[in-house]
This record gives sequence, C-alpha cells and structure tokens, in this order.
Amino acid sequence: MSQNVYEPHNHSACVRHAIQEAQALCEEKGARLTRVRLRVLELIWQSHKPVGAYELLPLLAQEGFNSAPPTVYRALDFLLELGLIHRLSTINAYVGCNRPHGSHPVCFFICNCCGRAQELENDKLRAMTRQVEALLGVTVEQQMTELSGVCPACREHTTPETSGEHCCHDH
Amino acid sequence: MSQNVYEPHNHSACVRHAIQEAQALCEEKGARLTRVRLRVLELIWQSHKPVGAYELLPLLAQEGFNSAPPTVYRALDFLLELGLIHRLSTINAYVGCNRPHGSHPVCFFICNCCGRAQELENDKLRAMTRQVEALLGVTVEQQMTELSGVCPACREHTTPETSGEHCCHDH
DNA sequence: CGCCTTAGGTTATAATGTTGCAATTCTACG
DNA sequence: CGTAGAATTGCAACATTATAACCTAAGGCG
Ligand SMILES: [Zn+2]
Ligand SMILES: [Zn+2]
Ligand SMILES: [Zn+2]
Ligand SMILES: [Zn+2]
Repeated sequence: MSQNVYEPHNHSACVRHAIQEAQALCEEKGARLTRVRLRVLELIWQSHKPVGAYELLPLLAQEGFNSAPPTVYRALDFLLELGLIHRLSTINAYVGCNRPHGSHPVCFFICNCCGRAQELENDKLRAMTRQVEALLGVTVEQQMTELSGVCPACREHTTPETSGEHCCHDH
Repeated sequence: MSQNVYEPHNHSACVRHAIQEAQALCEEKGARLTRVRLRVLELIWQSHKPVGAYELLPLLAQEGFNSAPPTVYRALDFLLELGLIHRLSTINAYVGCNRPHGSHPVCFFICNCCGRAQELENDKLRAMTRQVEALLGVTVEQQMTELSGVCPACREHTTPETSGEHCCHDH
C-alpha cells in the first residue's frame, strides 16, 4: 500500500489492503488461507519490520495456536509460495509483499537502525538482469536484492550524542 | 581472474591470482594472513562453487588444523572483513571475491544446477542504488544482489531425459 | 626479557530450519 | 448422506548454521 514506509502513514490501511489481496489471491488460485496461515500473515503485517520465524512462535502460542517450528515454517512456506511474503535472507526474516501478483524480482531497502524494510519496484533491476543474461548467457529464474543503510527517519533522530544507539519505531 | 566461470579456463591461474592479491592486500593493511586463514582462503578458491562453513571443517581437520566451528568462522570473518571473500546469504555459503579492493556492491549469479557462482560488476546496479537513494531519501551502506538460474554449461548438458537431475562440475 | 595485543583452542549453546509419521480435517464424488 | 483421497496439522526428534565465554598461545616491540 504505502510507497514509503519510513513516512508516517495509515498503517491499518496497509494491513487491510494486504489481507484483502491475500484473500483474493487465494480465492483465485484455489488455495486455502487457513486460520494459522491468515494469522501468520497478519502478524507479519503488524509492522514493516521483517519478523523472524521464531518470533512468531510465542505470538501464536499466546493465541492458542499450536506453536512448534514446523507450524510456523509451513505457514511461511505457503505464503512464500503464493508470493504473499518475501524472505530477506541477509537477516533471516520475513516481510509482507507489496504487490503479491506472481513471482517477481525482489528488491528491498532495510534500515539498519529501525529495521523497517521497504520493497522497491525498480526498472534498473530489470535492465541489470537482462545485462547479466546477455553477458554470461545464463537464464535468470530468481533474483533478490537487499540494500541496507539508514532511513530518513533514523538519520533525523540520530543526533551526534545518540549516534551509535538504535531508535525504536513500531512500524 | 576469469570473467566467466562457466567457460573452461585455467583455474590454477584463478587461485594463484587470488592468493597473490590476498597477500598484497594483507601486506598493505598490516593484516596477518595466518596459516589457517590462508588455507581457508585456498580451500574456498578450490572451485567457483561457494562452500559452506561446515564443509571446511573436515577439510581443515584432515590437514591437522584445529577444526571447531569458531576456528572456521573466525577465519571467514577475517576474510570477509578484508573483502577477500563474500557470503552468499541465500545459500549460506562463502566464495572468493574477484577484485578484493575495499567494500563494494556485491552481485552474483548462482547456477542452481552446478552451483558455481559468478561475481558481476554491473553499472545498472549503481544506477539502481542511486535511484533508490533518491526515491526514499535513504543512505545505502551495503548491498547484495543474488541472481539464480541456469548457466550455459548446465543448460547444454540438461537433455530432456536428464532434466531434473543435476550435473556435476568441479569448478 | 616483560608487557601488550592479537590469534587460536575448547566447550557449550543459540538461532534457524527440516524430516518423518500419525492424526485430523477438508473436498469431491457417487 | 457417506466414504475415499488429498491436504493440513500435531508432534517429536533432528539437522544446519552461527555465536558466546573463557582461557592459552603466539607475535610485536621497547
Ligand atoms: Zn504501513
Ligand atoms: Zn530507520
Ligand atoms: Zn577459475
Ligand atoms: Zn551450472
């Protein structure tokens, strides 16, 4: 929904939109968005900060769901398969997808300070892929780009005396 | 050394070049390329297929080196720090760096069939970074792109009857 | 040598992700 | 409806990857 998660925005709308998209996509593909799967997706969307698989365990347990690793990983696999979430391998965490419509090149910026991640649609990325294919004669099937650094919000909050510390945002 | 690891090439030259570069870099930076560190680097360079940390353990043990996880990870950390190797986070494996001269944007293509990885210098990548910085107002500090698919050698070797199997190359 | 810094040895443990199998629930079809 | 087959979940154990803590050994230098 939001094009820049580092700016204040109506996050409820992000969540609502994501869930609606998910339900529509599952309907369309005949996939079953069961209670656990839906709840995991909701939990992931609670913020734009990617969440680790093992962080989800206690959250699910708290709500009476079964909470063993396979439960979470199966839900994550399902959501990944449908493209509803992405896995950020540099930080071993999972985050909701902006436009869950089929497999697409993935590009994220991750703030090292607040942890929030912004998905990016980038035409330079496609150009790069084509260039690599032409150069090496390969066929690209998957691609993942992870940028990291400091977001505008964190740069602003990081005054000289607080530098080195981490600021904490909820989403 | 090689600009395309999927083509036949003089791999000894790759290794020799990498080790020389490493020694020069350590000299220049006053870093100590100890026996374990050098051997780990050599082992990583034995092929263009990224190697897992735990694969190195028995290889080191076999040569009389201490082989507990910390030994290997400390060597890897040292080599990563100097930029002599890269970590491919999508496959949790380590591979030698082409041009070990300071921190630089990392871009690899990884063949899903033979596992060999080719590092790429790509101007589209820099353009993308600038575009992202301008778009979000962020500051990019690190970046990693991992493409995967099928290399020319594997596409050629994968006839209809062998499709689905993996071909094995040494480097 | 004697002091300091860096590197390595050792043990244990944390963090992340998988396998295998039985039990349950859902779906489709007659 | 009722039942067979498929998909999903529960559960226990295990595999893989990485780190912490604490101490000893080795190298650099006055
Ligand atoms: Zn939001
Ligand atoms: Zn931030
Ligand atoms: Zn080579
Ligand atoms: Zn290949």
